[in-house]
Amino acid sequence: MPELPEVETMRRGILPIVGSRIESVVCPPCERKPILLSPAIKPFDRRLRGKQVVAIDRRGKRVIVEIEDEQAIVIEPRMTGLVLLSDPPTREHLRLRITLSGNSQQQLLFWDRRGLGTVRLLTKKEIESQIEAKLGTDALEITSNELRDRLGKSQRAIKVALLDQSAIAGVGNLYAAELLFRAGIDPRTRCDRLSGPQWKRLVAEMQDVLQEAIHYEGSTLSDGTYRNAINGEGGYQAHHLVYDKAEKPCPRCEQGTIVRIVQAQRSTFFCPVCQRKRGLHVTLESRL
DNA sequence: CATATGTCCTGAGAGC
DNA sequence: TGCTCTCAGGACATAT
Repeated sequence: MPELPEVETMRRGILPIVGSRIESVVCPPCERKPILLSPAIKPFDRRLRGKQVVAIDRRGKRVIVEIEDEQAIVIEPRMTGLVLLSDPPTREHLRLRITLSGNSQQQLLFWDRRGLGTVRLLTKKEIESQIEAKLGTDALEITSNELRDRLGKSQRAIKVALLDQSAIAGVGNLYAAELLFRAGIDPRTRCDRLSGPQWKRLVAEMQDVLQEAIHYEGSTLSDGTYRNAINGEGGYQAHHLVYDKAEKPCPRCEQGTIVRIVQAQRSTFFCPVCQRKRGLHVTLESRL
């Protein structure tokens, strides 16, 4: 489930294609439903042939491959999508192959087991209206004041609100659980009940956990799906504190047990003892 | 407007 | 062993 750290790892992994030119774009014969591609493969290919890759960016959980002439390929991996430079995990789920010419023969692949991901070719203007305008500030850039301005009056649970990409872009289910645990905040707490110091702590822990996860190249969960651009596993799963740890003892307070609850049809993991609605911030830190 | 729910998709794992 | 069923959760469409 690529979230910000995994998508940032993809971005960094495909930086070597900057400067290369696109030779062709094809949808490999795929027995499954064709990937959600826009526009269709023919105009997609025609508009890109001969064009140079000028930069690789990221916005929230999207990879943006900037192409000369004010175009960009926007890739949304969603649940199981991968952006690869080397051979994909399986042949049958390969959805798009972009052949590049440069000093060395290169290719950029989009592979997606479940096929929920999307690849779109947009102009700079379309990016402005369809991406920039719809997404909130990137989670690595946002300040606690801005997040509080955006969510502070919401009655939603903080865990649910953090997944709202129009408020803040990049946080998904896994890192929401991890950051709230670190911040000592009960995921069920309504946004409008969070104090100033709690917003501050939340954003600090969020950026900390995201940076740390980027350092380890993201999390490859037990299903093994997520890979970096050269098909290598991430390493951050070894550092998860609460995600998918139901019934396990709390790694911090020792009296608590991690529980799993469901919020907005998604699993939430937390420690009911040290993530209490009221405070405890100081005690928590001393135990870490 | 804010918030909640249904939908897409595949493969792993449970239960019989 | 092999079948059916449920579940996982990204983002968006639709409903309340």
